Amino acid sequence: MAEKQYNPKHIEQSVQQNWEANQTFKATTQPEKEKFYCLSMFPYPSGRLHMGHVRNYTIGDVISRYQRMQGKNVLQPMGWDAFGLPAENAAINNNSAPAKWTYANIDYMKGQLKSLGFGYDWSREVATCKSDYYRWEQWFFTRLYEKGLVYKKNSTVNWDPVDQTVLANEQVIDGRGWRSGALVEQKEIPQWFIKITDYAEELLADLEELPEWPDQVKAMQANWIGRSEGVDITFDMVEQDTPIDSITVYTTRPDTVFGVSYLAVAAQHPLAEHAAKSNPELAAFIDSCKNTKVAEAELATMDKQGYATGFSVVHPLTQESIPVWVANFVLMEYGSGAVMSVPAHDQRDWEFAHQYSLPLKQVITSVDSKNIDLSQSAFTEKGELINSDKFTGLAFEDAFDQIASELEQMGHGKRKVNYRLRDWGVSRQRYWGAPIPMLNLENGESVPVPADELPVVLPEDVIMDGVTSPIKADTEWAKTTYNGDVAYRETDTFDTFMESSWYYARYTSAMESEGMLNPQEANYWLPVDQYIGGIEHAILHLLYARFFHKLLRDEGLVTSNEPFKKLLCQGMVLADSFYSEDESGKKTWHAPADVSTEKDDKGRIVKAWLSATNEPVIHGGMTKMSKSKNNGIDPQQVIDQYGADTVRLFTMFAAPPEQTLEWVDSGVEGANRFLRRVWKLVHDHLADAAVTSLDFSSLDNAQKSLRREVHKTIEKVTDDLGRRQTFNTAIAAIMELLNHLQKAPNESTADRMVMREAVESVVLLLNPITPHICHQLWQDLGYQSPIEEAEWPKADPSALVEDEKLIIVQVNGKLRAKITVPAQASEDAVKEQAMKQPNVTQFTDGKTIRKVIVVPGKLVNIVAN
RNA sequence: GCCCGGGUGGUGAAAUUGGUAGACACAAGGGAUUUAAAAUCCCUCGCUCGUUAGAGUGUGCCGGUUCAAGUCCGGCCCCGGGCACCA
Repeated sequence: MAEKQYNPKHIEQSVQQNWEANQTFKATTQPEKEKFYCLSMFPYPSGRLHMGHVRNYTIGDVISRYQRMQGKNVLQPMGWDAFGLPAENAAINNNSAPAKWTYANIDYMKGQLKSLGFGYDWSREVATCKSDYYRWEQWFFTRLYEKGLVYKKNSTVNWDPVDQTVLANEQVIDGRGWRSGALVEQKEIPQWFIKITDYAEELLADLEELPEWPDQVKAMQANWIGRSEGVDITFDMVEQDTPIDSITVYTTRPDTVFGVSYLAVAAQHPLAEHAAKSNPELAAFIDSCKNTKVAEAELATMDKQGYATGFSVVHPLTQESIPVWVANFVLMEYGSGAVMSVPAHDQRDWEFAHQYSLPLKQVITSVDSKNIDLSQSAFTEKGELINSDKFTGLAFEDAFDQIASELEQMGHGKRKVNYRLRDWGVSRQRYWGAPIPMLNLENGESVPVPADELPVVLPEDVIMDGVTSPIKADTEWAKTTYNGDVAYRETDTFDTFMESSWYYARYTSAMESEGMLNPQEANYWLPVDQYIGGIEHAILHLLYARFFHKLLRDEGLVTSNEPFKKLLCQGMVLADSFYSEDESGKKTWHAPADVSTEKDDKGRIVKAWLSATNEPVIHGGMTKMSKSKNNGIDPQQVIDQYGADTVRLFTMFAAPPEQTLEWVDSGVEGANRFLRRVWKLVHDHLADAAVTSLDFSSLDNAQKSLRREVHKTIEKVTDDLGRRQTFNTAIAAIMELLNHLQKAPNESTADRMVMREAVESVVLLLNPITPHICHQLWQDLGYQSPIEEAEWPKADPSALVEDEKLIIVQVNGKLRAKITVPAQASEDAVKEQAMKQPNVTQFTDGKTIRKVIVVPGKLVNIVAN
């Protein structure tokens, strides 16, 4: 029954029931149809959906529904990235177990996703914390081990010396453990690594196979992989009584080798440790190097400090003696843990040399005789060699080549392609993750858990004390046997990026119990045609998933090279933030819902106070919705107030998908107002005399022009949703059309025929964005089959024909007149008419016309002076 | 620090291939309707000058290319994202 008023609550509930009852979004293999796999990044089940999720999933749903209306066989699945640190924290706070908390969150959030009307195939739902998911990950890891792609080595972690536990970067606050407050140290512990560097070249090269990825993301990945060509140079030790004979460094600038004034090694370098034995001050310095966080940004911005080891090396080309320093910015894990320093031609080395009064030797000069002032900064450009023995005078390329060859002949160098990319450390010392399926034997060896003993199940009924992982605390858990001997299970768990690296493939075979994937299903649906997620995943998640896909391929499980054909990275969601400050300057952030504001006549917030207490608060501006700023807007409240369609419409309209989106209540109201107008337009039309046929052969000019608007809008919305993915402009175009339709007459039969076609088009065009109201209106328009089965409208070329064109007339590039000309007017006729305009002659009289530029159908520019 | 984005009215934005800067919306102001309110409808809305017509000016800053620059090029400033154990 058609209702008079737009009642979203009622409509949305009944439409969602209809979808559920008809299993509208269940996807099955249909070889005769073109498939479209649309995937949004699955959420971490944190408790409630946040606006970022709503935005992400609305984009995915709009694309899915649009593609479905294009006649494609669409798969849109959903699941849960269910392992991770927050569950452990919540468990400690709530005195509960991470599993229980996680499952309750999944339950609640699933309901929220349904209330937003997303067309998911829930029969394929996946939760990564369930053993029927992670068992295949464990199996796959053992396969990788057998292929030699997995190894164990020592690696640095943040260590809390009081709690005796490893900390995540997030748990280190101002250099201290979040719980204990102890100064955090760096500590080396054995961890498992996967050889992603074996695939570095392919991961880099295959970016070329991704024309539908944003250039920005590809650039970030390419930089992350960081391929460089350089030379390993070996410097022999001068001293004899050291644990090592030589130090090898990697450089991309062998042309500057004559400018080396010292070598710098990491604090953990064997030479540094050896030197520290007889030098307490150096030992103290090395010790102090442990007090940094394991994060690149930290290393790059901290004060550069060093200490001389007292040892020296021999320069292979000059035979000079070169001192060796320990420096806090050199990492043992990168390359060989040592670098050569050329203060004249590297800015960091220049600063270090100045700080410690180390010598500086210029060996490169500018080719365009630019002024080089080495007292101000290093000269880092490539140029011509000077002070470089027989290589003096060479340019970069030749110098690189000849110096590399010379060093290679001497046995002191080797050309090398290097990658910035490091192997993927997958060990985490936390509980809530998939157990790493390895066994430690009494003889010190490690072996994979045999396939028939998988999965290694993580116990879910545990108590968290906040310090030690329950499976580490329970000494019995790890005990097992291997070939009859005592063995101990690995108690570390996988990095959660492991689970998110292959979930997109598991959706295609969610029910498969005999293997990781069902190759037939996987290869029907894969690759994902459209992937949508936050830009914050541009490097790590997307690189690991690409890597995993290649591993799956090499295991024979999939045939494609890349997992995601097209990628869209949506921007963040912002909201107003408010805080108050106490005497010590400590800020307390208040939820926007608790704050009342007063605005000036320009709409800017000039006053804000807590609604409950009238206590004044400070407006902190629009910032990313976050826990720390307490400025999250709960989607549920907005859905309850306005309905899911309004939330979806506002989210898609307020900003283009890649940009940040500012959450503004009045904007939400505007979106709701628009839907009420759509509802009214359709029902007003239905209240008029019925339209029995559509015949557009004898329309008057006004009707023709309105019909042209309709078909131009179809054309634009199709392009905006399909090719451009600018959902905001698609909605703007529909709004513009609606403004025209509201003013259109409904007197004659022809008027109503045009209107009928128009309202049907509006309902179809809006359907991907606001599916509930459109489902209902489509039914109200008299259609028996649901709009989910309707076809996308096509623009009628004959309706698009224009009789006249608007031409812009400029004089010297400035707009002076607008003229209307017949569509088939000749260039000369247009030119002539343009020159006659009074407002044009006013600016051309008395001047010489130098040139007239005509852009057909658009513009005339008269150049006169 | 390194890598990647972004900067246009009071605000979110639009301008798709170098061709009318500000579509569409929000806010604000004015009016209609109403006993009143809500809702709805109409008008104004970059800045300066001008009654209008119109003129000048304007896309973070400085400079350049072009008949024409928000768009291309060079230099700078500011803001945001990522930086490997948050996901």
